[in-house]
Amino acid sequence: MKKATLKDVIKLAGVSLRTGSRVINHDPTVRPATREKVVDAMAKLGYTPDVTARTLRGAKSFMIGVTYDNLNAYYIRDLLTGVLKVCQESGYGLQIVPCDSGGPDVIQKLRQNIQYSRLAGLVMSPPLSEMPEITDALLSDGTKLALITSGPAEDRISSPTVFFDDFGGAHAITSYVISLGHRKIGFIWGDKSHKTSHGRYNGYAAALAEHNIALDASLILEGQYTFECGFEKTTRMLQASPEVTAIFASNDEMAAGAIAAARNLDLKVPDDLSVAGFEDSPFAKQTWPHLTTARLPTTEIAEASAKMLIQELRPNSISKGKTFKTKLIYSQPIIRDSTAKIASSALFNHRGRCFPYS
Amino acid sequence: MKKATLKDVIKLAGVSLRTGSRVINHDPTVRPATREKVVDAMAKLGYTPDVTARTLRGAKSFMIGVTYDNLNAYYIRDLLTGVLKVCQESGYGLQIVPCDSGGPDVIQKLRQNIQYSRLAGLVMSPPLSEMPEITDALLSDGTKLALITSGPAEDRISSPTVFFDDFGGAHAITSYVISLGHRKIGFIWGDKSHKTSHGRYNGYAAALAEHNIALDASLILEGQYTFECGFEKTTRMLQASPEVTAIFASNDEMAAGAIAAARNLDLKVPDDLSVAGFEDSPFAKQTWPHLTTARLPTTEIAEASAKMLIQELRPNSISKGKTFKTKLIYSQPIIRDSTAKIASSALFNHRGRCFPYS
DNA sequence: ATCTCAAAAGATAACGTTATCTTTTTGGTT
DNA sequence: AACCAAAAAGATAACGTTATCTTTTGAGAT
Repeated sequence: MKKATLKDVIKLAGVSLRTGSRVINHDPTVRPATREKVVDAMAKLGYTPDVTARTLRGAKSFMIGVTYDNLNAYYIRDLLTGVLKVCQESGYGLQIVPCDSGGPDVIQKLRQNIQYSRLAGLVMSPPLSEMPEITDALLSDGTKLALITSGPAEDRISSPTVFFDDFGGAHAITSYVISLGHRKIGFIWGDKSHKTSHGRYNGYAAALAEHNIALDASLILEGQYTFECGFEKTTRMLQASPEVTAIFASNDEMAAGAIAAARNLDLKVPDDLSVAGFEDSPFAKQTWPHLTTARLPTTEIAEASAKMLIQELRPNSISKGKTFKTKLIYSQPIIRDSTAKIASSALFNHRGRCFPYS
Repeated sequence: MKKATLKDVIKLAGVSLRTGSRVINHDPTVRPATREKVVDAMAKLGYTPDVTARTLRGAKSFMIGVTYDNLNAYYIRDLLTGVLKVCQESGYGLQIVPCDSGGPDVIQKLRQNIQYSRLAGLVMSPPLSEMPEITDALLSDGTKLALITSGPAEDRISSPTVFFDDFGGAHAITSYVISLGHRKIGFIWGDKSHKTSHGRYNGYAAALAEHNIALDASLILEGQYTFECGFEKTTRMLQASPEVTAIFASNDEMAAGAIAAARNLDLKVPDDLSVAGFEDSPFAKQTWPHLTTARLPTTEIAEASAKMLIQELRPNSISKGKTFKTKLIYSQPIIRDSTAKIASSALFNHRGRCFPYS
């Protein structure tokens, strides 16, 4: 059985091709009686409009893309889940646009992929969304973008954007750790090339400043968003600066590494060392004890972003005004068991490297 | 600047539309001199063929889909990475086809999505690839499939398939644990509705049988492929059957949970309890100690599968013979530090629940 | 030179929709 | 009943390719 086309439908319904098209596109100028005839015929024939033909002839396209260049598996999963959900609801297809943000010809390749598949728009997540040379190039081609990026909002908004609140989350978590009595709080940076990392660091630094705790360069280490890095940097910090009583790692995966490192040095979490992470990814519940962290609702962020993109694609969206929607998604602190009140002993004497054995 | 079309190219090159098309499609009947003229013109105009038009008119399509219905983030990431790589190499687009294998109208929804986007084919992973009612329905629509599924190969092969060797991997790991002197080896099932889980169980059971170790129902618990489940079932098993000296969990995530559970009961891994996982996912290196496991190269499997699919899509592929390619991907044991020789004490007296405190 | 036939290239319709423009219908006024 | 504007529906071309069929070209044989 060959696939039914609109021609088959209109023949059965006894209307013109144009009217059939109007029904597909929910044109309000079709009278209810006429619409019903067409809808019935469609149902009878099991008709599904052909997106290829619609795209070729029409000005619109029915497919959007997502790019990511991020190895965090949970992030990818949640990003896709959120975008996919919105796509399903609104009848768009979702294509994955491969991208290696560091590779040669990134822009050229992205362009080609978009043009080739006639993507209507693209949801871009960090770090791609934070590279103006890339976003500007795509925008100048007429590609609509929805960006996901670390806040706060900037002056120049080129596209609808979802900001997430690294600063606020890090500030809240750090403040909480301070409220537990900790003063020597280590910080492990994520990738410095990600904007995200700076927001988290700034939140940490701001909270310390508000409590008149001086920044201590020896308690601040650079790193990457990986378990191994969390493990390694924590080990180094505990050895070099045994006075630390708490560590704030830039994401949960690193925090999991930090817990493993502490245990490896026979320190108990949270009794001897409090550890906090960021993201509330599944990692947070796969450590023992579970992580105190700041929740970053990736799926929700992805959904909001995809919704904005599809909104922007509507022909009646007024993109003349050049003011784009933005949304700020807050990061909520989640208190679990990896943080605790500072041990009274730590208030008076510094724990030495061999403390647990003494 | 408007996008260049084939018409612009042929005007510049001074050839006919049809010849331009021949060049795009690598038709060998074009003379080198002619081809060069066209290729030059394409380069000069920055021409990219329009996949929408090619698909609409042509018999072929240039987009394939992947479905997954699996919450394992690492699996999704690696699956997409592998498929995407092959797509890039062969000029195909990759669309994500949402699917809820348990939901109502799965088949109907899949069909619609495929038809709507004119997907040339679909890479299906478990558990979808193991549901004949779904694969048969899609095949009967003429959709080409490439399946990824747990081996061994079955009699009825409906599509090109990549089998992965759950049985062999589980057998190898169990044999290794036995070789370390363990006899009381617990097994925690993954989702019984996944074929995968049965392969792993059978490998475990076969290895025990070969060494004349009787199956002990109290050491075999049903479960799910999650950290929480691994934690919970291990806790239960250690409490109910303190004589176990090793646990084989059906995947790494569960094994990570098992290690956490052991630690929670103050048992040392691997001294007091050996733990093995399956998959060699990043989890395996995020536990302390790192996991002994059986490697399942998901990216490689995905690549092989996507290659088969694209091969199958070639018009000259002889699908008349109805014999489809299959490939078996072996699972290699990876020995790390979560397993060790059985403690000599365990050989003579059973460890009691309170052993570590005694 | 001429012929022949395969190889190379061209002309044109078609894929299934939507955009543009035109015509018909509807229903409210005189 | 005639008129008119607005609403509804229709006719036809077009989107950018590939498929089918036809024509031209050219290399080797006569």
